Amino acid sequence: MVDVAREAGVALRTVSRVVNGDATVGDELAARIRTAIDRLGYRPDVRARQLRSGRTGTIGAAVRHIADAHPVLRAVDETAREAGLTVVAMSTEDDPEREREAVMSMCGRRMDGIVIEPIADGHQYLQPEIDNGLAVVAFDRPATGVEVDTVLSDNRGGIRQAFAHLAAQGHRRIGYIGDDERIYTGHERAAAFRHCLREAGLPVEGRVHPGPIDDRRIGAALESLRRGPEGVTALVTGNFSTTVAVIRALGPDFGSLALVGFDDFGLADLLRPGLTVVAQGEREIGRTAIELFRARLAEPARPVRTVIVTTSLIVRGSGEIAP
Amino acid sequence: MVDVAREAGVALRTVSRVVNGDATVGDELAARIRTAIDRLGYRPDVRARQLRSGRTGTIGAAVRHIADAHPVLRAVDETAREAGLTVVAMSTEDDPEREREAVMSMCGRRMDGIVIEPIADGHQYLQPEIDNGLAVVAFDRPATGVEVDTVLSDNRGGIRQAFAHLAAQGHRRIGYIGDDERIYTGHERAAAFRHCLREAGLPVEGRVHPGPIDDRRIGAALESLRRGPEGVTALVTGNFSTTVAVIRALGPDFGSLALVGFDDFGLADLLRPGLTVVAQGEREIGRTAIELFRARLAEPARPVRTVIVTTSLIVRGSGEIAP
DNA sequence: TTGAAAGCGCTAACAC
DNA sequence: GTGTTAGCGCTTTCAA
Repeated sequence: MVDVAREAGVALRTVSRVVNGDATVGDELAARIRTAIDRLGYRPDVRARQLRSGRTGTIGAAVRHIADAHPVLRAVDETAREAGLTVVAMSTEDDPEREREAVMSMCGRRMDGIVIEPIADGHQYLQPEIDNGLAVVAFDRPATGVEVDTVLSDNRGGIRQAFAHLAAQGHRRIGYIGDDERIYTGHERAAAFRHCLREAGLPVEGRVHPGPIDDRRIGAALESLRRGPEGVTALVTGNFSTTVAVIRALGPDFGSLALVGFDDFGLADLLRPGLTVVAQGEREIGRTAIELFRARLAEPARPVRTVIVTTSLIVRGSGEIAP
Repeated sequence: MVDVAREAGVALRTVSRVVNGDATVGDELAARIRTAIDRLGYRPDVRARQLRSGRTGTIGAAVRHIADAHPVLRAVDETAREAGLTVVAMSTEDDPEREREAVMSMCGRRMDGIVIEPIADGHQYLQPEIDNGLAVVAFDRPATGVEVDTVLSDNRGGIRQAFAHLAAQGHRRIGYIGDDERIYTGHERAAAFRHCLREAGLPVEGRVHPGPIDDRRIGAALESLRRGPEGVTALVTGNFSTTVAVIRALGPDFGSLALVGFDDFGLADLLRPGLTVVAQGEREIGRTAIELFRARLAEPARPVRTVIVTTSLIVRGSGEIAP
């Protein structure tokens, strides 16, 4: 920048004005400065600018995998962009330590705030940063140990939709396989399913199989659900990975029992039969996250809010197989 | 940092030493400083540090969509991480303007370099940055108008594999539907397919359908390929999106002609029949990109290299249907 | 082993 | 309209 100023024969501040589009610079000077900028290949240093001016206009997104399909992240990115914010994403790989690293790295870059898909069990470490003015929005799962704005899916409602859909077709022996109950969504969904069974006056025993996402574990759960004369005629799977593992385990039997999966995905309609799913409102979740974020930035002291986004049932065939 | 120094009753430089793990600080002082850091919730400002010290240890990745599944990005992230580099990803949305914005933003952050999946037609704008010491590695498609290290798939070899596989089973009427030829990979693959036809002494006319990824366009191409007594018995699709569009257009006819798709994907084995594909070596591409990157950083003047990564055929059923 | 001063590239605040 | 000065938070250089 000094070089540009010298080249154009003006003061530093004037170059700064031109770079920032300040109108109060004479046309002739401005042109001369722009020429100098081009000739020298000058590029303003964002870091120095931020250092001096305070705000960064940047929001960090700490998500499971930046390299996986992530509709919420997509909506976050788009919405933030429309609001003139830059989104920088980092992976947590579902590892509490990496989550912390990512968040700390974002704090070190003095981002205006972060949007986080929490993993770790205690997020107390966020408290000092929040006190320091960091805006934090959690989505998909709540953060623990701190109070932050949160966007969640209606997990219980979604399970209810799936169950009611199958029950309405006359299924009475319905099973559930899903994620580990130590994970928030895994717990919510398994608990909601148990609740549905009880409410319908059906036995719970042996019908609900939460646990780690592992082909062997899921194969065994499926086996146990289908075995014997009381074997299930319908199945609800608790998330995308479980759904895929179950379809794989079913092999040619896919289509012989009714199946509704939690989470929609791009190729669900190409399966035979097409997969009936409970879809989360991912775009809405992302949009809401950015809304809460901006509201917090505008008014740091406002009370913390939690928004629940509804799910919807998408009928494609696999859930409409008779008992 | 000033506050920490005051709190601990030492000079600024001493705090800096502790923060950076410099051993030349007395144990007692170091402990006192660490206490002060914790009490004040002090977090070093990465930007200020970089501003003063030069190197950033950060690499920018400009890819199509950060929110889509992207195996190359995943490999880039992992490999860079192992090398102690931080990866920050931004979306280009396949839009030349956004590509430029992303790259400029990365330059403004003074990243050590960028890994880019080029879209724009002219990348001349990168030249001044490269002259300035920016390390650039292109992957998937070559950059135009500048000489940079590049990692590409063996597009022609991949098409050859698909064609040979189908021909070996006795198919003689084989068609191709793929991406627009204005896109590098679209051109390479369509050209390679034409070459295969000619080499086998088969007619080219009407058998090769490159064009935009659009359900109507692809449906029409498929229709025209299958029509009449000379309708094709086998098909090669030029990339993931085309493959999906073709399977959708085929509907219940999927499985009635042989199909080999370019690009593997997670659920290819769940289709009926399973989808036979030409898989790109995406992990290898990502790893190689970071290798080239580090080599360039270490020796800025080294000659530019282009690495071609081979593809492999994965047999799952759809490509093994008799003529 | 520790400290003081200078300065990375930029903008805010105030002169002129 | 334009220039001057100070300082963002840190590390580097050099002196003690």
